[in-house]
Amino acid sequence: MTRLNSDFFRRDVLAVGPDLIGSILVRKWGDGAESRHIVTELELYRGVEDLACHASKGKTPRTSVMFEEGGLVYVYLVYGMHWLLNIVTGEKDNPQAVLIRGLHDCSGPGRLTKMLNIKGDFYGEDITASSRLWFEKGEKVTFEVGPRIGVDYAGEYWRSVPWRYLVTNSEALTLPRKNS
DNA sequence: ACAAAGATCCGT
DNA sequence: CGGATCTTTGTA
Repeated sequence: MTRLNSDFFRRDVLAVGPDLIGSILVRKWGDGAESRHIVTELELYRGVEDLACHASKGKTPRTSVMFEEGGLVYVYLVYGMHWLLNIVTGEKDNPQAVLIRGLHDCSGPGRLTKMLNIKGDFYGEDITASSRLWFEKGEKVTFEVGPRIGVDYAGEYWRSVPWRYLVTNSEALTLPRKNS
């Protein structure tokens, strides 16, 4: 297993995105058990100029972690009931993040956090050092790109930027076996 | 202090 | 297609 480290996440989100799709998200539970899930869908949010990015409204208590360096977890509650999981990328003071939208066995950003029991207590967690949540290098996958979901408020340009990555034929994916 | 809106999901 | 549900944020 190769755990993705801070050098990986401190790159520009446009470089991290294509490398993170197809990677393995690992959740370690309190009893020591681990569950592994292939990342099949994600979206990129990039900088204060990106009107779909929460950081475009400046640094607030909610978004402050996005202004830190890459590798930290940004979670927040939407619609009063769903926690969404993001990983901050890039350098400090250059707010960017990847939203995890789907796994091979669980589609939907709000559903997968429920399945993995990820809530507000993960805010600011260092994904490169955490003992309960991390990423590992995965197999190569092919993916399609398209506009991000649910950001119609962001204006003509930012709502149509193709920053949603979706694994092609993700139903056929299986977790890599040991020593493959 | 108040009102509005939201990177969603579920059932009809 | 509408309701759920509540935090965050802007405005006064």
